[in-house]
Amino acid sequence: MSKGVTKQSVDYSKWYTDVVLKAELADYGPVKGTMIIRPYGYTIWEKIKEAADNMFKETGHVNAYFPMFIPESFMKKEAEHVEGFAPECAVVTHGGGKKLEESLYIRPTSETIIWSAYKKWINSYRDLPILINQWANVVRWEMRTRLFLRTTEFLWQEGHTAHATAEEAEIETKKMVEVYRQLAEDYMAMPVWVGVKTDAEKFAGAVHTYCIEAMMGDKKALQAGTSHNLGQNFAKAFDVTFLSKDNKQEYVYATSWGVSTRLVGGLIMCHGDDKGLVLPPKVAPYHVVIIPIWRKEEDRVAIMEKVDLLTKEFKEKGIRYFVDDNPQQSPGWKFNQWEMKGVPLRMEIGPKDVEKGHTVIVRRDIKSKEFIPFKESSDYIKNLLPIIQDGLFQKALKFREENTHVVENYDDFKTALNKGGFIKVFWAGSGKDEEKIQKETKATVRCIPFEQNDGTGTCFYTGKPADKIAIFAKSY
RNA sequence: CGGGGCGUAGCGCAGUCCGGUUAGCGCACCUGGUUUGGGACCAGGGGGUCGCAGGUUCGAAUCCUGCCGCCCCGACCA
Repeated sequence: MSKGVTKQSVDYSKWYTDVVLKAELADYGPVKGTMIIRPYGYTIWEKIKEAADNMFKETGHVNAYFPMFIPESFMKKEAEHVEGFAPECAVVTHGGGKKLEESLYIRPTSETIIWSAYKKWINSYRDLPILINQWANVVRWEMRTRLFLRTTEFLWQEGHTAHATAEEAEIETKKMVEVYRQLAEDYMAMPVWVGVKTDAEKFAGAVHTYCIEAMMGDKKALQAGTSHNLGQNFAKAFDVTFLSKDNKQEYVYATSWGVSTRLVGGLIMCHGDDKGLVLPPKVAPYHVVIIPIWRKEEDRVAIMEKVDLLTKEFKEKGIRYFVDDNPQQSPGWKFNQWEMKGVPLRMEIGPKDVEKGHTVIVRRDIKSKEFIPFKESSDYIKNLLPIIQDGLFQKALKFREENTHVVENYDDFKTALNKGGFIKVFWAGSGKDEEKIQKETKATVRCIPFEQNDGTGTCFYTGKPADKIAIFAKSY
């Protein structure tokens, strides 16, 4: 097996796969398109999940769990829904050794089953709002899969809320896309554009789709999370009504929002480099890996004594650590291995360090090496983690800005697109214009950002007056 | 579903074009010893239905036919 990962510049896609496999984030499952999430990768997902879950709860949501089997009749109730999902569904036809009377769909998403429950639970405006989130696995028989980015089965959360008014649903939709922004930027150090999808790109059946869009290391865009204002469309489809204060039957207003294990893929491609993964401290399984180095047994004893003192402090200070004292591997091997796994900090302690009363602390992000007195080491690390976290965010932001091109006409647009990256333009085109642009250039409108500070101008494509800027890019 | 690539030890590969002793190599693994500050070394060792099925042949990893699987690139999607 080759030692490192393929260089990004040689083959970005190979680099990505190498990182996932060699950093032991995931492995291929036995069924095409499936993925085994290994402990190291799963821990990253758990960190992301934990942060998201806390924010959901802070914003008034509760978790619940709905079954993964959906009766075929449910799927057929809502024509548009079936059309969208039926072809990519896995269907269970047998159970207990017998053919089932009714086939069971494995959920590709849970709208049908959740809204069938909501129909039972909602009678009056007093039953609203319902603010439920579910952490679950879903299955979509995708044609083309990629580890974390698009797998046949994946883990996600899906929020499904029900409201009495359109205003309330809109507030909820915006609130949740803001939660996603925070998750991406504050925890994953991944800068995102927050905005609204064009009609061409929005979720089928949604009134609006809000999203967060991030730039990956190859300058392509990744849709990292979506929040849909479903208006009354879903309530009408599933016939969910409530009696309002003034005694009128009204359809419920709905929202749904989700992020998935795709975020782990985004994390890899946002920060990774030619040595492998680079993890922001907040989502890293370990903040620091301690590598003791010794020649003689007496050195080992003295070193491990120091290590024990340090790890005790780490525990008290909430620093996540791993002591790699495996005698089978050389320090050099471990250095490379942990760099590939993206641990933010490495601490070396050898005989020379014990003698001099310091530790060696090496940063993964900027490759700096510092000698820090023992007594200051844990505080030093504690203080350094937020600096690394912020540094990664700033670096990613700078990368995005450097690769965002502002253009005023279609020729410049095409030229800029060849360089890769995001393209910021005034936009007043139609869905058809968008389609034409996509056919010709493979670029799509990633979003119309909420943040609009550029006044008015002329649409780069149609030449019409425009009061909105849009972000175009090629995307995953 | 279209295009490309690949299936040989746990992993990565060579051998296949042009059939011929016992199917090799690197890493990993096991034993013993020396080692450990940027992917250690020496010695010994274990591990193979060559993707599956059929055919051609005295003889098939190698040639022929069929099938299966996986990866990558496109159209669809989180």
